[in-house]
Amino acid sequence: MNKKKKTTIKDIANVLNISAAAVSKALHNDSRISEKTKKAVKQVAEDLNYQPNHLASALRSGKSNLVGVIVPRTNSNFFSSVIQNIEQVLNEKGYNIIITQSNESYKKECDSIDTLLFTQVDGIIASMANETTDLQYYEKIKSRGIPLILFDRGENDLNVDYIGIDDYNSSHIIVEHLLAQGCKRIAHIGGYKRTRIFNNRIRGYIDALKKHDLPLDEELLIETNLTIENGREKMQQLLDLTNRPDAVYVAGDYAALGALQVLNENNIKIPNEIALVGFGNEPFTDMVTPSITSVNQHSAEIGKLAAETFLNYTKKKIITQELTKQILDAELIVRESSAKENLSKN
Amino acid sequence: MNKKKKTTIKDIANVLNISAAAVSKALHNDSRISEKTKKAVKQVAEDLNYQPNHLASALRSGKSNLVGVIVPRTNSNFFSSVIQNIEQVLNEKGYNIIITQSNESYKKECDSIDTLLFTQVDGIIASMANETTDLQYYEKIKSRGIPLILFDRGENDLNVDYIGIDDYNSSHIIVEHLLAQGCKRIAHIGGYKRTRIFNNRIRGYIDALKKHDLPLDEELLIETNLTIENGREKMQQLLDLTNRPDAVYVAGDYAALGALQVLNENNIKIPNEIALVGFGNEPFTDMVTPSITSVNQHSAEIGKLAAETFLNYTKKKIITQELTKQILDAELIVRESSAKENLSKN
DNA sequence: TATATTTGCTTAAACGTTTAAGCAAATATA
DNA sequence: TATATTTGCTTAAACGTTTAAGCAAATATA
Repeated sequence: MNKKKKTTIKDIANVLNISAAAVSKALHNDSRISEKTKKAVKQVAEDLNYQPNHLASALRSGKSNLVGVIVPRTNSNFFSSVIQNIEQVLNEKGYNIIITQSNESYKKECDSIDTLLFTQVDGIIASMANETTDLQYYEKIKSRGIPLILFDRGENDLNVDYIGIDDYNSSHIIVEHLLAQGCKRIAHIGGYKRTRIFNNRIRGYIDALKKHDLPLDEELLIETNLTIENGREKMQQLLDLTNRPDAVYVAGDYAALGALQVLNENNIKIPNEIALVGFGNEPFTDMVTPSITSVNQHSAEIGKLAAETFLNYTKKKIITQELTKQILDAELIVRESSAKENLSKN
Repeated sequence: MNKKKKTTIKDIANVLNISAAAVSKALHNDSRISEKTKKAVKQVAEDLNYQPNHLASALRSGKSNLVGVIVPRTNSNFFSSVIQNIEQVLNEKGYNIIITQSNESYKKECDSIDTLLFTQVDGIIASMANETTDLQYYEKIKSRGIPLILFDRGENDLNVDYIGIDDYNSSHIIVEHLLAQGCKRIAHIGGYKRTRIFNNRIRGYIDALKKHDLPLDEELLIETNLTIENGREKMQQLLDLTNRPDAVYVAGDYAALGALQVLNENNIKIPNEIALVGFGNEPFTDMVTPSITSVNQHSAEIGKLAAETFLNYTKKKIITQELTKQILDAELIVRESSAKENLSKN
C-alpha cells in the first residue's frame, strides 16, 4: 500500500482536454458551464476517485468551512448533547466541527484556542473552563475577526453572543419547589461566585429566600468546586451543624451525588429528613437510589441555537459582534430525592 | 471589529528587507540562517502578531498535522478518556486531533470518514460503530495511503493496527470470580456476536464454563444491544425462568444498570440471591446501590498506544500496514454487586 | 596565495484550488 | 442583415507557505 498520488482537478481536465478552471466550475455547478461538460466532468471525477483538496480550496477562498468547539469536557451528558446538536445543524450547511476539550483548565483552554485559530476555523463556539477569569485569550479570537459564540459558561465583558438557561430563575423554581414540600431551612452548595452561572444561581437562591421571608443563614451557603468529593465534604459539613438544614440545593449533579452518598451513609431519610436537589439532569440522577431531582438544561436547544447564531454571521461581509443573550427557561425534573408527597403515598 | 488583514510571512520579509524564504527558514530555525536574522524575524513576527497559516503550509508540505478520531460517542467515560490520552500524546509531537462521533450509526460513520479525509488528516484512529459490518468505507482510508489505527472495536479483515483489551480472557476472569463466590448458574447478557469484542466475550464465557465443567444452558446466554432498557428486559426474561441463574454477567455497564434496577425492584438480594457483573467500569457503577463489579478497560493506556502507533508511521516514507494487535489485560474491579464475602462480614 | 568549503541569503517554482477578466462562437434582437 | 447579448469556455493570477537550486561573500584549508 503506497502513498497514492491523489487525483486533482488537473487530472480531470487532462482527460477531457479542458481547462482546470472549467472543471472547478463544473464541479460547483456554475451556470456558465454546459450540462454536457458538467456531466462528463462528474463522471470522470468519480472514475478517478477524485476527492477535493480542502486545504487548497480553503486557502484560495479564505474559508475553511470548519467551526471550532471548545468544551470543558465531552464526558458529560450536557456537553455531548450540545455538541451533537451543533454538529447536526452545521453539517447541513456544509460546515464541519473540530471539538477540543479544556478539561476545565485555563492553560488547556488557551492551547485549544491556538489550535483552532491555527487550523483557520471560520468561527468558534465555546463554553468556558471554570478556572477562566482572564479573557485576553478570547479577545484573540475576536481580533481575528471570526465570530465567537459562548454557551452555558459565558462572560458579559466579551460582548459576544451567549446562549444559556436562566440560572437566576432556576434557583427560584428550586427554592419554591422545596418550600412547597414543606422545607424551611434550605442550604445551597454552590459553585464559585466568579463563574457567572454559579453567581447567578447563588443570587437567585438568596433573592428567592428573601422573597419568601426566609432568613439567609450564612452557614447554609457554601461555595465549592462541585466535584463528587466536594459534595461529600460539604454535605458532611452541613450535617455537623447544630441546626441542620431540611433541604439542600446543590448547583451540580456530581456534587449532589456526593451529598446523596453521605446522606445514605448516615441513614438520613431522603427527602423527609433532608430533601435534595441537583442541577444538570445528568443521566445518573435517574439511576441512583433515591433518584435525584435536577434541572434540565435544554442541551439540544442550546446546541441548535449556538449553531444557528454562528450561521447568521456567515451571511455577513463584516463581522460586528455585541452582547446578545439568548436565555432559555430551565425545567425542574422532580424525582424521589425531593418529592415528599410521592413518598408519603407509599 | 472588521475582518482584519492577517500578517503573512511577506509582511515580515518587507519590514526586514529580506526574502519570504528567509523568514520561513528563520521561523523553522534553519541552520543556514544567522542567529541575528532569526532573532529579528521572531521579534517582528511577535510585533505584527503573526500567526502561521496552517492551510498554506499543509498544502505545500503535504502534511496537515491533523489526526482524525472517530468514536461511537464521546459521552462515555471510556471513549472520552481514550480521546484525552490520544490528544495528549499527539499534541507533544505537534499534531492536533479532530474528533467525530458516529453515534453508533454506520451512515454517520461514513460521513465522519469523508469529513476527515476531506480535511486532509494525516491519519485516522477509530473505534467502529456497533452497526458497522461493511468495511468498504474503511478501505477508502487505506487506499488514501494514510495510517488507520483501530481500537476497542476493530476488524481483523482490515489488516491494520488494533489496540484493545483481551475480551476473551476477561470473560474467563469474570466467570472464575463468580465461581469463587459460590455461583453455579451463571447467565450472560451479551452484545451481538457480529461485533468482534462481544463475540470474544461470548466465546470466553462459553469456554470458561466448559473449562470448569459447568453445563452451557442456552436459556442463560442472550444477545442484545446493551442499552439500559435492553438490560431491564433481558434481566426480567431471566427472572421469569423456572430455573433462575444465581449470577449474571452483563457485557456492558449500561445494560448491567438496567438489570440492577429490575433486581432491586423485585427485592432480590444482590449478590446473595443473584450476583451481578458489568463491563466497562463506567463511573456510575461505583455510584449506584449496590455498586456494580465491572471491568476496567485501561482507556488511558489504549489512547496512548493508539497515538504512539500512529506516530510510528509518521517516520516512514512509505506506509504499509498489516494486522498488528496490541492486547492489554483487563482488570476486574470487584464491588458490592458480586462480593459475597464482603457482605457476609456485615 | 590559490582553491575549497561554509555561511547566509535569494530566486523561482510549486502545492491544488478559485475567480476575475476576457474572448470566440452561437444565438437573440432590431 | 447588422449589432447586441448570451453561452461556454480559456488564461492568468492569486491564496501563504515551503523547498530545491543557486550564488556571492566569508572563512577554512592546502
